[in-house]
Parts: sequence; structure tokens; C-alpha cells
Amino acid sequence: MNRIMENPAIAEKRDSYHHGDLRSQLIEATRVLVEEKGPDRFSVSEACRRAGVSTAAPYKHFKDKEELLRAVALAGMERQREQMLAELSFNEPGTLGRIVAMGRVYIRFAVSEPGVFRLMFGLSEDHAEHDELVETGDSTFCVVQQEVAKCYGRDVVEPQDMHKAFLLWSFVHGLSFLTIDGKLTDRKMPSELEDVLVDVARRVVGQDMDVST
Amino acid sequence: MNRIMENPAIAEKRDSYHHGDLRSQLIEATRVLVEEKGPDRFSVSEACRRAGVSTAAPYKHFKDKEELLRAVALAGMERQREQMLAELSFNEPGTLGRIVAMGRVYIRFAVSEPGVFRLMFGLSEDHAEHDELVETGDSTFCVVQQEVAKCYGRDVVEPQDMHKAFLLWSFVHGLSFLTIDGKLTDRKMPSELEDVLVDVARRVVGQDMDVST
DNA sequence: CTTTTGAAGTTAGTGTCTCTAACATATGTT
DNA sequence: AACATATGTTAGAGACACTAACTTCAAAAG
Repeated sequence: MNRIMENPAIAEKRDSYHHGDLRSQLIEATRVLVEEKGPDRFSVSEACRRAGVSTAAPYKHFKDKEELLRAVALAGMERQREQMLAELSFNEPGTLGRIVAMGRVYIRFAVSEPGVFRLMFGLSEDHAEHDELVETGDSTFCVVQQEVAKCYGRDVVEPQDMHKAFLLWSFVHGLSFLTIDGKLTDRKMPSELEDVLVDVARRVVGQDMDVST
Repeated sequence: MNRIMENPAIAEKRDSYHHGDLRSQLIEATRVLVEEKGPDRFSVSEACRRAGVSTAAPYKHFKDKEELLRAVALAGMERQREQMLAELSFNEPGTLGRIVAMGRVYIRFAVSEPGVFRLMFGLSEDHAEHDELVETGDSTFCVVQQEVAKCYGRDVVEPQDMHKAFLLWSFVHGLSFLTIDGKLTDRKMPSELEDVLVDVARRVVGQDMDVST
């Protein structure tokens, strides 16, 4: 009775001394745990249990708990980025629809993975000290800037585009947090999310845009 | 040599068995620690050391660590609220200046107390289950709604005012988080904060407002 | 004025956690 | 075949959250 249960990614008693894929399985176990219990209640020990290794094993792959959590955060940022890029393709270049789509994906990600989203932002302030995280975040923001510029028919991003991209980002970021924090009751925000996104996109980039197409 | 050092709020070796003011001193010690180390690296033990009591003492006043942190978060929300109300009085009723002032205070609070600000929002999602926190947050948001309504000469808040208040809140909230997360480099946000606030206030409430005064 | 009660401290301890040190096992290189 | 390295293990140190049982002291009750 060697390999009856083929449950992928988690636990499965192994017959070999070495695990083979521990690093990524730890990240996955951590991701799940962060969603289940919240980023603050996560423990490395439990991730070890789920990955089926001893509690000392992670430290062959990660310096400490925070490095493991950063890996999860980084993977989250990349997931969010990919989702945004994927959604872009459904809309015509240079249209408000693209802006709205990016915002929609941003918030959808926060709602579907609130634990990881909190990890990506809310938790510790020292994310700024780690280049991989900063660069991944930057590259996503660059996409927003370029989309804004495209709305005005530009291929080069000008300061006013950056300004507007930042307004959009701030708004969508805040909306994401308030949503997962449960502050968004019907009483406070009567409209549908989609309508709000369109409204904001119009207020920020729609005013002076060329809407010929 | 009984009471030479009159250092208020922290530590001072006491001669009586009972402390007298432990609850509020624990909250204060926690607040300081949360700022110093971040909300995730805070420990009750260290707060005890600073307050000069045993590690078991807090549990006569708080059910657990989270209840202590919630008390700090609540105090923060009340501080933030008071600062906003105080700043309001410097501006004429029914003007954009009032809206801008509230946003300015919101962000100023986040920047000056990022640890507590994170505690108030980013950390755990179960804040919504605690009435005191929800009510304090609600009452602050009500002020924003009323200020928006006043901008249109209304005393009663209408749905469109709530909508706009929510847009403002989302934006300022997101801007606060991005700022304390260090995402706000000059490259991304070339303008001054004050200019951005005015810009947003105009975009959200300034468009169709009565600007007779 | 004494007694009692209860709030708010204490010490001592349990279980969990993070992380390290020393050792074990497998894999690939020479 | 011998060795070096990566990646596991066990054992344990030190910090922490929290509990149980005991102590102190002030204030209410008799």
C-alpha cells in the first residue's frame, strides 16, 4: 500500500527521506493557511504539518517566517498582475473599459484572496526594503500608467498620466481594503461595485479624454 | 527615596501591591510598542515589562492579546475622529475646504501613527464583529457624509451624498495605506499631497457643487 | 470596628511557537 | 568508490500566550 492517496500539493506520506518539492509546497500550504486563519494567526509549524515535514525543515529554504510569508506575498502579487493582464485583452486599447477592467480585477483579487492581499500590503512596513516585491509592484503600476496614457492616445507616459494612475490606484486600493474589512455595507455604498468603478474611471480619466471610438 | 521619578504613564516602580491604573497604562504601552515594532511584532510580555507588572496581569483586564489590541485600535479611531472634527472648525461650512481638511487629517493620522492605523484596518478581519469598533467607524463616516451633503446645501444626507462620501473615503484610505507602505515615491506621485487632495475633492464633489460663497 | 468579599495583583507552570545545532540521508561530481 | 552538498531529521533553547491557585488590599456589610 504505497501510493494510494494521490492528493496533490499537500501532505501525502512520502517514502523517501527527501521531499523533493518542499519549498513550493510550503508556500502553497502557507497560502492556504493565511486564507484560512488570517496572516496574523498563521504559524510555520502548521504549514509543516500540512506539508508533512518536521518543523525545522522550512529553515533550509527560508531564513525565517517572514521570508516565507514574503514569498507568499510575492506569488500573490504575480498572480494579481497576471489576472490584470489577462483581463485587459478583452477590451479595446485606449478605452475606459480597460481601466475599469483593471480595477475590477484588483478588487476581485482582494476579495477572493483577502489573506494574501493583506500580506501583500497591510502587514509589515518593511516590504519596501525588498527589491523583488518593490519591482513586482512597480511593474504592475507601470501597466496602469501606460493604460492611462493610451486613453489619451499617448505611447509615452507623461506626469499627468502618472498622477491619474496614482489616483486610480489609491481609490481601488482603498476600496479593496474597505471591502474585505467589511466596511462596505449597503447603507454606505448603495451602488454596485461595477458602477462605482465606471464612475471613478470617468471622474479621473474620462473627463478630458478623446471618446471618438 | 519614594517618588523621585515622576515619569508618567510608564514603568515607575510602585510601592503598593496594586497598580491603580494598569488598564490604561497597558493600552498606552501597547500603543507605543505597536508603533516601535509594528503590530505583528508586538508582544504582551513586553508591554507588561514596560508597565512594570507580571505577564499574567493583563488578563485581569483583557480576555486575550487581541482584546488588548482592539482597545488600542479603538482609542486610535477615537483620536483620529477627534482630530478630524477639530480641523473642521477651521473651514467654512459647506465648502470643499472642509472635505479636503478631513482627508488631510485622515492621512496625517496614518502617517503619524502607522502602527495603530494598520491595527485599525489592515490586520484582522474580525473587527466587523465588534460593535464598538464598527460604531466608532460608522460615526466618523457619518460626518463625512454630512459634510458632502452640506456642500450641496442639504442638511439631510441623500444616496448620492453617501456615494460620494464613499468615493472620498476609499481614495483617502488607499492613499494612506500606499503612503505608509512606502509605495509613494516621487516618481509615482509627482504632486504634493495637498494638491492631490484638492484635486480629488474637486473631481468627486466639486463638479456640480454650488460655488456661490 | 471587625469581617467578608471581590477586584486586581502575584508566582508557577503548560503548551505552542520560532529558530538553531548537530546529525542523517540522498544525490551528483570527481 | 569517495566526497561534497543539499535537504531532510531530532533535540532543545528561549520567548510567548494564557491558566490556575494563591496574595493583597480596599471597600462594603454586619
